[in-house]
Amino acid sequence: MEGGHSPDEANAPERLRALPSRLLNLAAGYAQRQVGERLATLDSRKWHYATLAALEEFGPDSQSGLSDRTGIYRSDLVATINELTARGLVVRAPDPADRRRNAITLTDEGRRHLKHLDLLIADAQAELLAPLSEVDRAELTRILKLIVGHHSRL
Amino acid sequence: MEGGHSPDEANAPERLRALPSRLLNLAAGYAQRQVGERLATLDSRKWHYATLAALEEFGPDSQSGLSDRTGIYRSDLVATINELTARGLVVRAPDPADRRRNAITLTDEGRRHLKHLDLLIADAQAELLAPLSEVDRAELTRILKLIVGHHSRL
DNA sequence: ATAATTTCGTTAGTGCGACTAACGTTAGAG
DNA sequence: CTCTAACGTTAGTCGCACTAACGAAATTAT
Repeated sequence: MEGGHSPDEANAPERLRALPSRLLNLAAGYAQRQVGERLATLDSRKWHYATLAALEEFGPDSQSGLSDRTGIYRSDLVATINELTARGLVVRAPDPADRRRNAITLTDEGRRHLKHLDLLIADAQAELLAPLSEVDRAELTRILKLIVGHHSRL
Repeated sequence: MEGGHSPDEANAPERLRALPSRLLNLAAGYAQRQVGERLATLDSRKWHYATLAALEEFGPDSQSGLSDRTGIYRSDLVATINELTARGLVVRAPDPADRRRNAITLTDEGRRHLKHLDLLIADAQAELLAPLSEVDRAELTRILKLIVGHHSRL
């Protein structure tokens, strides 16, 4: 599950070396690896984390609500919730107010698990950003937010 | 192939909103979309571009050499070269000096195609970075290079 | 009231990129 | 001459993004 076939940056073509889209993809890859590997130690994936985090912050929610907040597609959310319920981290129950909906609720066990995941995520960020100064970290976050903000609202 | 189920940043959980790994993944997603959509108009993908670019810059090369330079896995490179040869953009011939190797050579047609792709890639970068000032673009590139540099060696 | 439309959850499936395993062929080193 | 390593290839896994279609339930328009 490890390894890394990172391109030899020194020998990479000029045209590619400074290409923002490529740097972004590479950096995202490292980020995903850091996060993924750590979450895997607790048999979790980023969707689990996103879902649990959303539930703790906003309380019980429907699956479509969770989809909006987390960016997980409704169709993929099904499996995520299945996995979380199987482990007793959330409960899925039909919403009496609107019987089309499922009310997803965080359990105590889920809350506890989330705390563990928080630590792993923090570790991953630290490792990912290791070569950056505090200032650079803030700059990076600021600039990425500009990009994400621009492209997320249409 | 379009659409975008970008999470509603406003309603996203606190914990996720400023998470560098997540911002990186989102931004990389937008980048990939911009690049991918444009390349698709010429039935190309980023691997095609990377391969052609490497060949133009360094001249004929083996598949493993291309793998090193572009970051494409040897196993995936096979299909890429197949596609490029099918379109007459490169030629694959056994290397007489080392018969384990294939010498991949860029054709004139390939060189011409690469020029078109260059334009598309440039467009994609412009759109991706639209909300950023010149200074911010330079900052972003600089910081991403730090991250990539750090995680690619070792 | 009833018909038409919309929302929600679900199933199934596609496509792509990253990555591993295994294998035959060929080269190079001892 | 044998052992090992490199190359290209095939096949397959995994995670994530995304689409299509559908039944059940709710909302709306008539």
